[in-house]
Amino acid sequence: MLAKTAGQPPRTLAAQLVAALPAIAGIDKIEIAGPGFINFRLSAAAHQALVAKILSAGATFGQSRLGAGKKVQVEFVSANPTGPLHVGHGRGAAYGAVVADLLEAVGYAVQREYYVNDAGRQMDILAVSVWLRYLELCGEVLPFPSNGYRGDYVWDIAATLHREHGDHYRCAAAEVIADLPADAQPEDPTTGDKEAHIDALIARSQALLGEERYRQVFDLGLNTILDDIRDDLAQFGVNYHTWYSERSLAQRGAVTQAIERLQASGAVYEQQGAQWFRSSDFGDEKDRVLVRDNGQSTYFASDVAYHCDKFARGFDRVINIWGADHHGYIPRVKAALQALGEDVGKLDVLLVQFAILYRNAEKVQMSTRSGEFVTLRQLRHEVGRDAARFFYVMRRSEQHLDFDLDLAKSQSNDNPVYYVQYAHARVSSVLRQAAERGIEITPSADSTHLERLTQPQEVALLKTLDRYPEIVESAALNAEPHQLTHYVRELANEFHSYYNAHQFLVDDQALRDARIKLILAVRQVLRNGLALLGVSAPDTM
RNA sequence: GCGCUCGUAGCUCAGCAGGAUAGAGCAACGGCCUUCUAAGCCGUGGGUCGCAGGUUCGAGUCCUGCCGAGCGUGCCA
Repeated sequence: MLAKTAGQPPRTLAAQLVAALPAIAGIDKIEIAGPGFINFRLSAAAHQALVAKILSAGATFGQSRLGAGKKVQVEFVSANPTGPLHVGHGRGAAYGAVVADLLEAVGYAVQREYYVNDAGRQMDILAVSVWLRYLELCGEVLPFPSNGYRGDYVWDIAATLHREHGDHYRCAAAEVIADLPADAQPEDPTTGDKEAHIDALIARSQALLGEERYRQVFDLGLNTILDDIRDDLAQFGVNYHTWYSERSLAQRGAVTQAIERLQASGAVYEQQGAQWFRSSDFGDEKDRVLVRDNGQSTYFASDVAYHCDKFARGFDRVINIWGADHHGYIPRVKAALQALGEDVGKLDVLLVQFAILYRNAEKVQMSTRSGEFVTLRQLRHEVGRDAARFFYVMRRSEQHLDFDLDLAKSQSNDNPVYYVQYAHARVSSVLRQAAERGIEITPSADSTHLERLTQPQEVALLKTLDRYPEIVESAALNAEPHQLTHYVRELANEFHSYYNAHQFLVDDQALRDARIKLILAVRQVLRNGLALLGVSAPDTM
């Protein structure tokens, strides 16, 4: 690297550098290789001392203060509460959770947040869907809008409403459907306008039910689904500090305020009755609507308000984890923040590509509108939490993920989750075996006897263990959990090789102690790594 | 059309703030259980890093063009 500035061939330069270096403790020898690489060979003692360090650090080994306590917010999943989470959301959940945990491990003060889109048209459509199903349960006969939510969960919510409140929300079908613009028919979409139809249906529902009853139906749908999402994520090992309500934003005038701030900055103009934000002045492809001509503010307006609020809360960094299908949305959000004079550099939007499920080597077809999709809950029940968490973050997040259900379920060496967990369980098994044989184990966290670790497998393990903290650091800073999954697999692999090559419970007590300490260190690092990944580390399998 | 992402072994993927003979798992083939769980290990074969240029002492990694795949491109969220 220096060769250019020094104006000398790399090898010559390397030789000069090496000659100028003083002796360093812990370094055995320094040699020049290839086109000018300087290799520092660590002394065996330096590696061996690591085992003692890992054992005394325990669960904290691998952590650092790199983040210096800076406040970081990680917002992830944030799926609309219009239905249960599906497998696509699952990847964002697993990815976000690990990124947050990694950042925490390297010393950031992390705040995990779920943005709840509890306002807006999609939620109204849900409310209407619930109400229509309820009316059907009441015995009314009426068509279901092509744009409505058709999942079974809608029936469930409607059933609750019917069970607990009887006919309290009932209206005659004729009143509901009178004079509505035609819905689009599935066979021929040109027969009507499904958007106009559903909008009219929403307005009709609100008119017939009145504000209070409409709100009750709406909230029942919202809360039922939100509870389900909360419960689902908790069981997936994904927990939040804050569930941030979009509705609360509007209620306290934050949306209006954000629009006013943009107006004050001169980046807003009116055209055909709508308020437009001049985002193209800030690198976006085109300008965006903040307030529609019907007076309703857009989702984008809420999002500007939400991001203003994030910045006002004083985070040093704000991380959004979005589905890759939203990537076109990034420029306009950044544009708004820029127009408002915020430091856009604080915001990172990380994208997660969809996961494609495979069963029997065939793609599992999914379609949201028909309500036919595999839910996260179904996936968890099918393959288990550990496999789901591990598989989701096994690949780079911006890479499409082929999720092989059969592999995730298989209890074989093909399955990387079991492979790593098995290594952990094997260490525990050795300890149990020792206890059975009456071998006393003194897991002192010092370096006694560690000089006996000289086998190739032992040296390899020591080197790999040594890399753990930098892997955690790199995975955290680059938001790349897959680095960790690769690492734990490699560590497990080296342990299995060691296991097959050498006995640990040997008669030579000093050697035995040294080996036990080493495998205890391996177990500790596996445990720490798996913990960061949200995967359990079982003692038996 | 434009924008973003991606193209590495038969398959799934690492490697990408440029650096040593390009790695892993699966699949294929051949071995290893009287010994701490064989959910394991050891070995063999397998690659013009999409194509073409460029920058550089050096390119899978950076730049440009092309080809191919996905996504986005609403007064939807």
